[in-house]
Amino acid sequence: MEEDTGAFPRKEDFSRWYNEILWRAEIMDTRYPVKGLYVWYPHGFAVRKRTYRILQSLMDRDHAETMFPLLIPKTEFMKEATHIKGFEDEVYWVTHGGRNELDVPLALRPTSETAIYPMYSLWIRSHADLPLKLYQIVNTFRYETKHTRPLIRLREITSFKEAHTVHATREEAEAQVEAALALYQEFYDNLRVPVIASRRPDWDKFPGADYTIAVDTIMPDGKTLQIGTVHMLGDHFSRTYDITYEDAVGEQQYACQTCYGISERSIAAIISVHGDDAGLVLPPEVAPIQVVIVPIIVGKRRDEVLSTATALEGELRDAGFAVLLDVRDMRPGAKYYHWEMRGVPLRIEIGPRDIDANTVIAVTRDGQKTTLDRRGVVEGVFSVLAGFRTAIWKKARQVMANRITTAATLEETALAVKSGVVVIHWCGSQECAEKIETEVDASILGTDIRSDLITVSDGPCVACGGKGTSTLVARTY
RNA sequence: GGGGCAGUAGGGUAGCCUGGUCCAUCCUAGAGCGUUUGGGACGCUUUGACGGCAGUUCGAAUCUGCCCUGCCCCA
Repeated sequence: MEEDTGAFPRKEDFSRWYNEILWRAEIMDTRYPVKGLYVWYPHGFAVRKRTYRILQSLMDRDHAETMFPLLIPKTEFMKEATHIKGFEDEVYWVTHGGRNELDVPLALRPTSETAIYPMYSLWIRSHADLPLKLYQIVNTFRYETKHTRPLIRLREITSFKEAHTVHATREEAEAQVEAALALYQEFYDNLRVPVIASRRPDWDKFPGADYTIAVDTIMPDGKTLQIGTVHMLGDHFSRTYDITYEDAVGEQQYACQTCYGISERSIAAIISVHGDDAGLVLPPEVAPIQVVIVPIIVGKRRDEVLSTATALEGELRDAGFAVLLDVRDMRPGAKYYHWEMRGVPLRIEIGPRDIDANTVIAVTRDGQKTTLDRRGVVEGVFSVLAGFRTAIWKKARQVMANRITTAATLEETALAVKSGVVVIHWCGSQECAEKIETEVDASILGTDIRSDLITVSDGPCVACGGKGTSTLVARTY
């Protein structure tokens, strides 16, 4: 399980770096013998746990958590025509119970609309039942035929947080879409992962939605990763699944719905955005170990160093930090490399020289070295970690800003899209979109861009010269 | 969707073309003992693999077929 030495690919070689870091930093084991399914190592799962705890605490403000079944009867699944079209090629079917063929095949949920909405139909009777805002964190299954990738393109999504809301009016549902976007923005702010939100073009929206707004981040190879989606469902599903309520004057009305989701791609984003040539870099909020103490044991002062280090460990633990005292019989340098690979935000070194001076050495994962006074060590650690949070946030935003460019012609776009996201003007027609996508070898991400790194404007469409508006173009995962 | 390449101890490789000389070898890792410890320590002992199934053959890591898994290129 440990493979610390030997050549570690540079982050510029992103594909190899990504695969290697999952293994070396003990995030996921990709050797499970089924394509597209992977195993969380305990360390990776601990990162997931902390990340999702943040997500849950945001959701819990005004959503209730719930849990629906994994299996969906074919009869329910097939009700909404557009929705089925979007998913029919990637659904796993359970067709047998033991040796008997089932009368009604059961779908492994690719997403849960068709599991949840028949129940919503039973639950919602009156306007007093609305709004209804539920979410669940579950695994979902998609029979992916394209190249699968751990955390990014999976056949089993292990950590799908999906929210499903029901409202009396369209205005309320639209407000919920905005609230969901704000929630996702806050979530990624917490993870220090910069994102750009945009409205997906019609052909790329969620099957069965009126419109989809997605948040993307930019990966180290310049491709974008969609790490959150918010869908306005209108009344498509409420008409199909008969989700109606009695309004204030006694009339039956179809409800208006939204749904929105985040998956373990959020973990892929943390890893990819912050990681470096030495391995993982974790924001303190999600780091399973926030502080590692490495005792510098020198011959005859061994016991003295260990007892001081143990006292320090207790002090920091009492202050609420996730601390580990590394007493393994290894050279200190080997321990540094070990914990750097695993992304521990802060390392504290303590040896005879520090004991004599009544100090400790604190080194953040980005290499900032500070000498802390032994007596004020808790305050010192708080302050150093706060500085580290700010530093990785600034760095991540700078990296993203450097990968966003604007272009006025197809030629410029084709060139710029190789290194990141390009902001162009597009008239909105599908014909021009196809021309753009073919000629620049990238996809239209969306319009109605929301990002403090991008200024939107109107201008001539890069394809036809007609009236256009700011649009994102990028190579995507 | 189409095409190509690959799979050898926990990880990385050689061997394959030309079947036997290979209980394979090296780096790394795991276990044990001892000496060490301010940026990847050293010595000794030891553990451990030819992706799966079928076939060809006296004999298969090596040849053939299918399957599984991974990687790359094209649409």
